[in-house]
Amino acid sequence: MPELPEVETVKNVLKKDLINLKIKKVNVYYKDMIKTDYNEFVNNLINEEILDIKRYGKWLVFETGKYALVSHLRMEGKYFYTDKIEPQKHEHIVFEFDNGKVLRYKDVRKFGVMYLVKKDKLFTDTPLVNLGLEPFDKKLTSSYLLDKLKNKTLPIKTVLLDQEIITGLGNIYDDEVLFKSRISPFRASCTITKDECESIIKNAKDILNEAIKCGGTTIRSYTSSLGVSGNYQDKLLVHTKKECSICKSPIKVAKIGGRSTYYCPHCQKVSDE
DNA sequence: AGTGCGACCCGAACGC
DNA sequence: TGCGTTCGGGTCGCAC
Repeated sequence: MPELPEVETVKNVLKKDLINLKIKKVNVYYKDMIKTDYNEFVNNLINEEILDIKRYGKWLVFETGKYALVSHLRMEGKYFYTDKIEPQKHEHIVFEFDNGKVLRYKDVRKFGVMYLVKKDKLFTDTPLVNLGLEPFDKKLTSSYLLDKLKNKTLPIKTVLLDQEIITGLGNIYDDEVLFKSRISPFRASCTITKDECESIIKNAKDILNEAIKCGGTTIRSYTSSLGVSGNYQDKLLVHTKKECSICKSPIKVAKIGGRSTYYCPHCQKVSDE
């Protein structure tokens, strides 16, 4: 499943291949994936050149002269840049270029979405409108985070998943960040202290940096699947684990906000004792 | 405004 | 063994 570090990697790899390519045809095999006007999506990109590719949170944005193509891979979305071939199973969108090659979007669960908007509408007419701060943004300070948390009764686990506050943390990294910060995922957000905000931010950066390193090692060549999982699974300390690596207590699993949440009840107490 | 939750998907994992 | 059920993952949109 592509997390922020993998989306970053996918973006960098796609940039090497796609910049300055002109789109000649857009084939859509699963219409519901397109969240803006379908006919515009299929027609407006023809003869547009890809000028840049950017990442905002977990979103990919392909910029052409006039348009911004916004793509979210959700859990299983992958891009393949290859010679033109028949679309394979689970491939829902294929972009054909003037060099005879194609960009194929594959998504087994059909959870991914795409939007096509005029470039100046990117931050007004797409889900990017309310995106919060990047984890590495200098503006992400303990004061900023504390201010966002102070009026919320939702569990800290849930609020860290809210992309309008920090963009890029998913369910897995959320658990890891709280474990390293020794904060219970059940804690009401308004009880989190400024020092704990500091800890959350530091650990989020550390964990994402490490994951970017791991994600970077998995890309073998541009012909292979882009966005394959890195080897960050090997580095997980709490998510999917059975035993706490620090105190050896059994790791517990709970549903918080509908999400599977792994935590150590000993290292991540709800309150001091 | 903040909160809660179903909808969107389907292969894998699970239960019987 | 085979069949039916549950689960998960991120985000949106709607109801309260």
